[in-house]
Amino acid sequence: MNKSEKRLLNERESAVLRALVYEYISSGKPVGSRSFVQKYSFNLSPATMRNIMFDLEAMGFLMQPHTSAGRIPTDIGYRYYVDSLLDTYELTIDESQIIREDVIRKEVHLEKMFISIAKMLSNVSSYAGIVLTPRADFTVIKYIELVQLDLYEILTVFVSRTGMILNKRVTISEIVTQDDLHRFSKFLSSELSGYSFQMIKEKVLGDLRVKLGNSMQFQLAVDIAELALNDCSEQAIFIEGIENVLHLPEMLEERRLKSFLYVIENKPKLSQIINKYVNENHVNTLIGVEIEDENVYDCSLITSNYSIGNMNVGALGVFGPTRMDYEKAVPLVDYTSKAVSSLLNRMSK
Amino acid sequence: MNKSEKRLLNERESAVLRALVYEYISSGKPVGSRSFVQKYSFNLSPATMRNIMFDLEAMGFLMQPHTSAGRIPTDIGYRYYVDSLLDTYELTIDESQIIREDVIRKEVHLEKMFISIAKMLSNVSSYAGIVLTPRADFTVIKYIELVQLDLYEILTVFVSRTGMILNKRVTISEIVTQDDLHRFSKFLSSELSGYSFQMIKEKVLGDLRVKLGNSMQFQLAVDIAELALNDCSEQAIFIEGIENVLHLPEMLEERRLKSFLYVIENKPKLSQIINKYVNENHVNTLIGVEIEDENVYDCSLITSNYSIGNMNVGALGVFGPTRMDYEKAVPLVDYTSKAVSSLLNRMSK
DNA sequence: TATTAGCACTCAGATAAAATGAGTGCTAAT
DNA sequence: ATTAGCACTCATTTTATCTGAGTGCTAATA
Repeated sequence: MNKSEKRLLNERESAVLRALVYEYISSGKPVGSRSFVQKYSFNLSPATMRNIMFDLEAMGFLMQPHTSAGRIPTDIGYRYYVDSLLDTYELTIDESQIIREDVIRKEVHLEKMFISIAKMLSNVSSYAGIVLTPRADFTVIKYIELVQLDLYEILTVFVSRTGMILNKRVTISEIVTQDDLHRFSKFLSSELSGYSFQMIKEKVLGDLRVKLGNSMQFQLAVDIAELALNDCSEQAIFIEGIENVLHLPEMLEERRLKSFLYVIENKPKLSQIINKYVNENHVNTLIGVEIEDENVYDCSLITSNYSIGNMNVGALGVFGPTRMDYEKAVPLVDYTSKAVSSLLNRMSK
Repeated sequence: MNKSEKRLLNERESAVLRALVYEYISSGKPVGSRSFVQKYSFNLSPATMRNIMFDLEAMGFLMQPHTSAGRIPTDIGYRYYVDSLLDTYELTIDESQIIREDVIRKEVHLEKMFISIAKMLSNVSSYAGIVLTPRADFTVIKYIELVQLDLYEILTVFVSRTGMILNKRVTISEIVTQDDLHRFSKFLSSELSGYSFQMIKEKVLGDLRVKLGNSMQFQLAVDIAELALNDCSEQAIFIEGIENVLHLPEMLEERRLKSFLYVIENKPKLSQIINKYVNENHVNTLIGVEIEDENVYDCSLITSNYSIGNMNVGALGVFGPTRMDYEKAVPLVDYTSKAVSSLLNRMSK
């Protein structure tokens, strides 16, 4: 048989790959044949294990840092592990307890809740925790209020069904009084409430203009709403617990540290990467090169979208080295995103 | 003469200390006598230099990492350097240009401005940049608006003279309509505008209650204002550019890294440290042990308050290792805080 | 045919010894 | 007061050696 040809692994090879990834994740050191067969009670001689490892290496799942070193998983190896070999890890009672409490306790103030969820993700996983707040586009408006800041400056306050508050300043060219603004607020609230930002931008405002015809009274109100909505899709990103990753021994390597900091410093880039997968409805793992950025080296990103209704509005996850405890991180991210979804849905009823 | 007695340094000793601190700041390596006398053209033999260094060490300004190593400044040495020996460094045209542009350009949105100032401080100094936003206590209110979030939940929006916006949620026990809230907003705005949070808390609200007597109409409005003002002194802190410090060679030392991250992770603690010096009207340098936290090791913090009127309302600065370019960092922080003060004063006219 | 024992070989990492060099303090002469 | 000279110190660098866990390959075995 041509060993370098990619094929599904047989049972024994699978078992070896699984155990090897597991061992490497916990020890961080290349895995050699002798100690490995012992520790994991394979009923095999080291020699046979070497043969198996050789095959796995030929197929691209393993590599050696140097000749005469043990093997470590390649990105492809991790990928296969995550896709095909991952045991379903049950979060411990404590862990799911922590998650639930963390999500529920901070319900009062959504922004703080997101930060604390990022912290929780980091604490439980011991990697960096990431939360992307809901994109405004799919946020459903409950209430709008306009506040005068200055002669030509107005603050628009959007209150979403979920209780998020979004401030946006707009500059207009006419002078209005706060009384006008109060009337506008009432008008806009009654007309726009129940619609998402996106729907309003795409349709509702247009309809409204038609309906108003050439009655001038509320034209300015519509203008203001339009201005405010224009660039309102900004999504905040919270990253917490980077110190967890900085303390890892592999971070002593210049290259890895650089790579990690590069991602952490480039928040917009990171949002962008995460948002590529906005339509996925399950946990998304990006392993090493799959992050598709030449500056990123040896990092993995695990994310999952959370949703309101059947709309994915935001995402959360963890970020760390490729040598990551996927077995734990994946269900953590999964569970958390579901908890957040369910909370948001309850709130937006 | 008793060498270990502290006394003012003579001219030559001063020159040596100044040059030595300067040399150590740039090289990061203990400074020895031979190369030092050459490089800085002291007309002295290395032996004499050693004598001088010995004296400076006896007086506590220098220390040796180990016998037979060169000298490095102690915290006390840095302190003396900063207090007495610092040349007035003129920011370059470019640098002050950057500062001014950075402060002015973002004027539109104060929160973003503060973040970008923190970034700028970091870029120019190459340490971490810190900004503490204005304390609400001394912020003068221009306008108040109340928005209904839920049956018993109200969002209060304070607009300050400087254009800062402060959101605060309060929970009340009576049901009110948005129309009520509009009337309340008008009432509160006219009664409270022009006063600072502190004045309102301490006096204005009380006076107002007296004035209202047992007219019930606006009692609830006053209640809401009181609730909102209650815990409204929170001051946001922005830290940017920590990667600049993480990349420094000394951060390879576990202990220093830990210490640095400890401060960065403890934002409330950091605010607290900075706020200890809220009454200072000049640049404040905290060197090493002066930070007075057992967990902080080998770090320096340079801050300066910025003010509105003659009230210090917030602070900004840089944070890095004790081996810091004080000569540049001090005027940078100074200049920036003045620029921010002047901007805020212009805005609050 | 799959497994294993045996063996020669590799190589990172640890340990030890030696050489280097930039530094010191001290003393005596200037 | 300054300096030359000298013996001494010690982190760092260099070099050599050793060790141990690893490998691949081959031939014997089940």
